[in-house]
Amino acid sequence: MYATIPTYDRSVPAVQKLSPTARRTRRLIVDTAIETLGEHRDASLGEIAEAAGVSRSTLHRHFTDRSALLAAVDDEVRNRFDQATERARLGDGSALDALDRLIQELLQLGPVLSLIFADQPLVDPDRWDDADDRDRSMIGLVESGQARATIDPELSADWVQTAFWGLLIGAVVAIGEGMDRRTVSNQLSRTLRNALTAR
Amino acid sequence: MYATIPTYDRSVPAVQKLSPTARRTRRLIVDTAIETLGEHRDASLGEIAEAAGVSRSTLHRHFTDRSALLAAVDDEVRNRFDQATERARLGDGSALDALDRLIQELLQLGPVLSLIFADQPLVDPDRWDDADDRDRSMIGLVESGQARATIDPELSADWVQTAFWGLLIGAVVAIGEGMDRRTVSNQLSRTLRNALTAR
DNA sequence: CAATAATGACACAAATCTGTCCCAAAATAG
DNA sequence: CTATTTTGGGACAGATTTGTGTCATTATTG
Repeated sequence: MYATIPTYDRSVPAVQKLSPTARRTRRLIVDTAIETLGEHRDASLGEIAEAAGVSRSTLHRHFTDRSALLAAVDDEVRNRFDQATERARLGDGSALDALDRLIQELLQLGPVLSLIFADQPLVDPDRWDDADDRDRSMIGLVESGQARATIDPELSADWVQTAFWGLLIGAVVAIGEGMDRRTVSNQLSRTLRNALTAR
Repeated sequence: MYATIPTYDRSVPAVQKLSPTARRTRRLIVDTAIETLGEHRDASLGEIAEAAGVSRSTLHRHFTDRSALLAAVDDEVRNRFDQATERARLGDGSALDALDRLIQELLQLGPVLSLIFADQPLVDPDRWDDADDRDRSMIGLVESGQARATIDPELSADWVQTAFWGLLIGAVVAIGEGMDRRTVSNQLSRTLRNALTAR
């Protein structure tokens, strides 16, 4: 006996208790929302539903509110982002290599990036509850690189983060505009290394 | 005898024929629109009018359409952008120095930048009629730098443009978030030079 | 197959944003 | 000061989006 979705009900049950079908639909909607909102962040719920090949009723059944959908999107983005970060194993090897791996992993996140790495992000890692930890670990990474004289000591850790993120957003847009992903990835890698290397 | 604004009239007269008062108001609205839209691009006309300290009626009198306002914004942005580019004297000295000067000039454009250098720009230089010239001259600049071995020849001219623009957007956001403009300017300068220098 | 769950197709009201219009008050210019 | 120009404050209709609800149809599953 699953928790039932179809009746109109303001209290949506926890994902774990949903039937496989319901979970599948839910997932479909969130994924589509990520794509659609990535293209233009003011997409209406109708557009998202249509893009997902689902009626607006169904969308509203799974997400009572626009904000509920956005929260789910935030969650999903956060998961993917965290997994990518983990795969990059920031603790291994030199700081530059670590940053390089991080870029590679992030670049593969596709539409998710447009939501995070935008000038006015729809999903802002800075507002996640562990934002401070995240910041600190990034800054620590940069500082350790500087201590070992692999990263230019003239650059502030804050700025390195900014530059990292700026180059990434550029890369994302370039790919979105049709540049070859592999090429972009290589050039980005090289540019980042050039930009940050101490000499 | 000036061309009169107040009566509702779909054909707005040329700016040159407006009374000083009308011209002043018009300018105020456009400037405020640039600021407001820079903060969030989906600001309503009501918000813009309010931010300008002007009634919505007045705004509509000067700009029949939202699109008319946007067109005026586009125009103004383009002017400021072109003037900044001109001040940078891209023809003088080494390509790297030229790019550096360009960055300095652009950084001073403030809110205008948020409109141009966004992931989904409200005002897109690529859609201006001389976009091709602009592109070519930028690419030419980079290529000449590469020919003289001051710019890393491994980087494609397209990518250099992307990186330039990515770093700039990062800098703009950083400033918007409260980082000191001068500091950002310096770090950006250094980063760009590091990123592009041939070695 | 039969029961339960999920969806699609509509309908509806509330909210917001736009564009249009009018008129009285305020500002400006001659 | 007087005539002209410009503005503010409404009112109004149309469009769009959103949240809510119902009901018949289709899927799923035991």
